Amino acid sequence: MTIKKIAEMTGLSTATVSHVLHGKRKVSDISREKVLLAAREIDYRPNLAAQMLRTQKSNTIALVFPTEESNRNANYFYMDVLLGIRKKLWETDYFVIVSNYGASTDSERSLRAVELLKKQWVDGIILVPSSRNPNQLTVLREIGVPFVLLDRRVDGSDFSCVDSDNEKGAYEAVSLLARAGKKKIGLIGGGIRVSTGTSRYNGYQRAIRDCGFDYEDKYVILAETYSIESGRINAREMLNRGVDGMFISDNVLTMGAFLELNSLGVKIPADVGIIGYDDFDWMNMIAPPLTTVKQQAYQMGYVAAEMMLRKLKGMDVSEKVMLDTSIVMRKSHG
Amino acid sequence: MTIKKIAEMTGLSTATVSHVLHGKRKVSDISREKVLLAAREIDYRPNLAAQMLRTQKSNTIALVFPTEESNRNANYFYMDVLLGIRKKLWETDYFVIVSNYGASTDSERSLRAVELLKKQWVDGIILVPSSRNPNQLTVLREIGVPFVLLDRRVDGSDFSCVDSDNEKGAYEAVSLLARAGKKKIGLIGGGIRVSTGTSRYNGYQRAIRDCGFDYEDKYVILAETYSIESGRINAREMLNRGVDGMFISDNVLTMGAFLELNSLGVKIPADVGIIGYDDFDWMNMIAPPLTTVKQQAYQMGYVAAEMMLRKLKGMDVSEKVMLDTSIVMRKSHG
DNA sequence: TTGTATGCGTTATCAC
DNA sequence: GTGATAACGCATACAA
Repeated sequence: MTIKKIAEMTGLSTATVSHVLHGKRKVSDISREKVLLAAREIDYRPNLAAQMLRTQKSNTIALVFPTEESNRNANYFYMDVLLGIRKKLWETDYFVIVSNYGASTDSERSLRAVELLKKQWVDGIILVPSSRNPNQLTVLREIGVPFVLLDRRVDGSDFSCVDSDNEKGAYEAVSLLARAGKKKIGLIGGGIRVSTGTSRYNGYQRAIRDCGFDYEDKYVILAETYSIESGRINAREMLNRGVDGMFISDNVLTMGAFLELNSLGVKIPADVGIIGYDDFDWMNMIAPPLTTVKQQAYQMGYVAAEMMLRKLKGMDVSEKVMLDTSIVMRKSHG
Repeated sequence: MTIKKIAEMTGLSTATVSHVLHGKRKVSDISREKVLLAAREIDYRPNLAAQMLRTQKSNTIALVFPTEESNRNANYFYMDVLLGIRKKLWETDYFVIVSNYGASTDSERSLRAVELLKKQWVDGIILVPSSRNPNQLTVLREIGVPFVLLDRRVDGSDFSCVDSDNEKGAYEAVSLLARAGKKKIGLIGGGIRVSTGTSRYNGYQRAIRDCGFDYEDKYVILAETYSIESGRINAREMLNRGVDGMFISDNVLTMGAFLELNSLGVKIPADVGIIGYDDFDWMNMIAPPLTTVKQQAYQMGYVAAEMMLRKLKGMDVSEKVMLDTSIVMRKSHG
């Protein structure tokens, strides 16, 4: 089972065997043959622990992301991300270990999750940070492994990062609502403690102005909690403030809003046009089918894995990749 | 950073230090104090690689599951499972690594995914097997690590296993359709190469008889592929065969069927009652809201992790746990 | 082109 | 109660 065993079988040294298997030095064809044969015969598999101990690499990267009890849908987003990572890693001999932390904006918990990985254990961490707050950076840097930030940016960070063009997504959503004839377009957004919230908010504002409207605070609600109930409450409030269009930049809030509008008898999109965020198959099935801003979750994972692999190869570059968003044109906007 | 360093600092031997940290032999209070203090001071973290090499355990378990391009929804199911596993593991110092394989019923791929884990690396594997075929068992047994089968059973297997009471789920769904007055209830089911397909099929048959109907082959379609398109085709066919109720035991097929029925102008549930499988929030939003059989995905992961941990503690028992299913009563059944 | 020998950080077996 | 020290399996610097 070990390299030593192969050395015995072939009469060669462990050094030669090792070099045939992974090393870089020249080995005669005859020796190589012998080693390979023996290896096959005993179904040799390198002992990862020994390799790790020797090389100080684990061939493992971690994905750390937030989860929220009240929002299963958000978790599903990360499944697409995870599969994108796996897709890329499939070409390599890297593994991915998964860790999650509670409440999506609780930085203490996110750091605790990362702490656990600190046992000089993973080679790199793909992290969905809990906030834009740059304080966490110093802690992360201390960990000593490469980081790639995913989905959310951190202010003034020089960490590599992949995210979506949320600003554009929001901009296009609002513009589309305007083009559909909506005049009073509200935003039900996520908290601005995370960059996605801020970007979408910015996109909203820019679009409002570019469409010739005046920006008004009263048409903006930035939600504290992400749940169906919160979506319902905010939608009702928004309605009271007189909107005829809503861009809801979070999919669980969208569900709540949709439910509320329906139970209030508000016609979508005739009375109020709505555009949500993220793309799920079920959105085709509701009446009316939901127009949304789509992010490339799978691709995001894939790219993050690529960046990480590059870092692990020793390229110490800080890359920022922003993936495109697009509108999935269905029927709810007008 | 190492135990040796602590030994130097305290003037004790590495043996004593090690025993303070993890061992079981008696150490004087004074020594213990010293070691603990020093450990804190240098922020000591055990080197997992070294521990692994020495103890032959990695403190890591793997989740291996199938993914299908055409069915993102099915993947989301495994996210719930994964979070259940994580929940349990959070109490321990185990990690979970994730691996997926293509086409859900391709056993060659599933074995290849497992192969990769074989590098005497993970302590245990939670596997969603690709089929009921017991042939794979011999291969799995050779791997030499504990297995827990999840969601799907393998014929004649003595591996531990957690799954859902699919038979009951199907039985109740069909019974509910009958109680709602449906007389010709069809089944659009998954392939019977996996145990879930078989169980749901069995539940369907039993319910049909118990409700006083004659079982007829023409009311049963067992799908080969899982996709929206396949769901559409099968629903249309089922309609041609004259059913007034459908139990569709897979959620992507349900989506297809729902879409098809809608575009054909068939009224749900008046013309045809339908009941689907699995529970997603979006099902509340469609018109009519979809009645389904709900599985406890999260719980399934949690229990699987518990069983695995028990095995890893040395309890060599084979457990079969079947989690309850329940009907989520909404509006589509009648 | 090949072999020898060392050490990665632990745990565990001795001996004291 | 405690301390040497030998593995665990591998990669590699140093010799030859």
